[in-house]
Amino acid sequence: MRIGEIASRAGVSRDTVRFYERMGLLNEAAQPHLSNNYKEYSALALRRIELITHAKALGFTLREIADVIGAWEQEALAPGEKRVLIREKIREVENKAHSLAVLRVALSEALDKVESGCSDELPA
Amino acid sequence: MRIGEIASRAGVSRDTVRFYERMGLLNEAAQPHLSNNYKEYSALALRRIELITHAKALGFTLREIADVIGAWEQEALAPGEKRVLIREKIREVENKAHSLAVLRVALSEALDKVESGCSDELPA
DNA sequence: GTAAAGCGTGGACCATGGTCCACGGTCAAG
DNA sequence: CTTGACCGTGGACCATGGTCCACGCTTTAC
Repeated sequence: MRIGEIASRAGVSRDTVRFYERMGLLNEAAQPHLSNNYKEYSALALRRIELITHAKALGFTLREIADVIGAWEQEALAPGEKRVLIREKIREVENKAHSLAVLRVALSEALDKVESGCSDELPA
Repeated sequence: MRIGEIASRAGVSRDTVRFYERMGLLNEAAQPHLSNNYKEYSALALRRIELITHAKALGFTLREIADVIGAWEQEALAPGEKRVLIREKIREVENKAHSLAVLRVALSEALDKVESGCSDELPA
């Protein structure tokens, strides 16, 4: 799979793929194809980009994503440290779920107000 | 409540409060106190900033937040249009919930792998 | 074989979401 | 009545996450 294909499959631009690569988010998921110097992207790279897209949509920064992926690939971390790191990220995901719930309540309340004809104030 | 108090209560900087104000996110929630030209912030403004913080943490842009708030305050929108707008935002929140679920699964799988001793690949 | 489409590299540019700084006015303690 | 903490304004600056462009090479379609 070359850059054009992976980009359109992942729903991002070629430039974005190259940018993620420069940021170290794809690393060994994309190898240069020696004969013609076109890079070859694996299915892993595609899943990786989709993961990044999801994470980004939730307000995670590329730096945070890179930290998790980077820690993964370099064997510098003991399994115990990896467990700690993942659990930390899971906690963050749960915090986001909480924020999401707060927002949903605010929006639902706003909807109720509008439907009952009282449309003055946006609930917090 | 003046800017220093609202900023520290909301956990943001004074500059951030001023920035949000310039972006039209606080509008009539902060009035200039005429005597000394210090601005007076209401409890509504505080809740507003907290709402912005939550929304931002979930990847909503200030522009999106401003659109919802702005549509609210200007009485240009009929209740029907407001309903449409809110339901649209609720759909976005649900999409984010889906992304969150995807991420949670990826992280849980990663945790499983680490715990079973197979620590090579980050699942998508 | 020639043209169009695709690729890699490098660098300029851009929008978003702030942060920092300097200036001058204001308020509160001593 | 001065000193220090706070405020408003304006503008420069910054990091993040891209986007765009020009260049020259490759591959694919005709």
